[in-house]
Amino acid sequence: MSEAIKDLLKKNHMSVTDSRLQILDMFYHAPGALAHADIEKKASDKIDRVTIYRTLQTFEEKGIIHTIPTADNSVKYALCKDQCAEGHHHDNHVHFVCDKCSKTICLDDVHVPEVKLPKGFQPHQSNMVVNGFCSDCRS
Amino acid sequence: MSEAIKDLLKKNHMSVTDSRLQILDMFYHAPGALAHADIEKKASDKIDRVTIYRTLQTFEEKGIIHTIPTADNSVKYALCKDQCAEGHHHDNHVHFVCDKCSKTICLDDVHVPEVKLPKGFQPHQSNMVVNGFCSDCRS
DNA sequence: ACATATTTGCAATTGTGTTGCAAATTTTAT
DNA sequence: ATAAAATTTGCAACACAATTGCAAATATGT
Ligand SMILES: [Mn+2]
Ligand SMILES: [Mn+2]
Ligand SMILES: [Zn+2]
Ligand SMILES: [Zn+2]
Repeated sequence: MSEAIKDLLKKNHMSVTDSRLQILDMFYHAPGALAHADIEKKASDKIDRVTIYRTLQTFEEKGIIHTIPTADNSVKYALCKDQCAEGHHHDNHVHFVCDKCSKTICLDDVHVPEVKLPKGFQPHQSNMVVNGFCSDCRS
Repeated sequence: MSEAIKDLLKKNHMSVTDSRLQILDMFYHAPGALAHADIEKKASDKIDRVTIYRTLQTFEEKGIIHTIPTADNSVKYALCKDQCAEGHHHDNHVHFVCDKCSKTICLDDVHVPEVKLPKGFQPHQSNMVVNGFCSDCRS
């Protein structure tokens, strides 16, 4: 359990607990985004479902992880790479969901393009999700 | 209860029932997308929860309505304007969600832009949702 | 090491969506 | 118009996800 993870918690003024270390560690080693269920399964020493919910919520508020709005309305979470801060996310990248392996990936380098909206609409934030086959799954 | 609505059901080889007429009528007169709960509330003669679920599912399969993937992972539905057919949707437009009144609107004329994906990713479908203030709500 | 603050786990509760089945309604055939 | 067949509806039961209150456990600051 890396020291860097512990520091990240401290930097964000959070108590350092086993659950938080374990969950944060999962995110750092996961190949893609994680759902609540993924975390529940992977946890070695069992973490209570409720604790997982609360931990994810806290991480999200602190700007450590962000939610990914998938087309099938399942909730997934991934690490924020950018300068997200408490209460202010800046994850303006495209997300990719594989239709075969259903891995969900942050395309950190692909920015969500601007679109010209009809008169009167005032945009604040844009989300874009692309479905298809990931590099592992395309035939 | 318009005759046109009745015809739409017939054209899609569906039995004409009160629930379906009523729900379809709601969509035609709604200012934006509807959630399951909206329909349940608005229904004058009460329609059973289950019937609403099943009706929405059928309409979606028939290509009459499409789901909208919002950032808060709630499910909303709106009429398909284009040539959507049974099992094949072609709603490639941007959706707008107002952060103030939370009205959800199909921007039928705003196409989802293409993005260049990293090597190996094979896109099938893209979704884009823009949050902000709608024309009624911006100050 | 102790007092204080925070987090955790459990039980209970709420919310959302699904399924099986009998009754009601709609469609089709007579 | 009537009757038979096909479809849809409503209810009850269920499954699963998520939230809340609260006491016990753990972490933090001195
Ligand atoms: Mn992301
Ligand atoms: Mn739409
Ligand atoms: Zn894949
Ligand atoms: Zn608005």
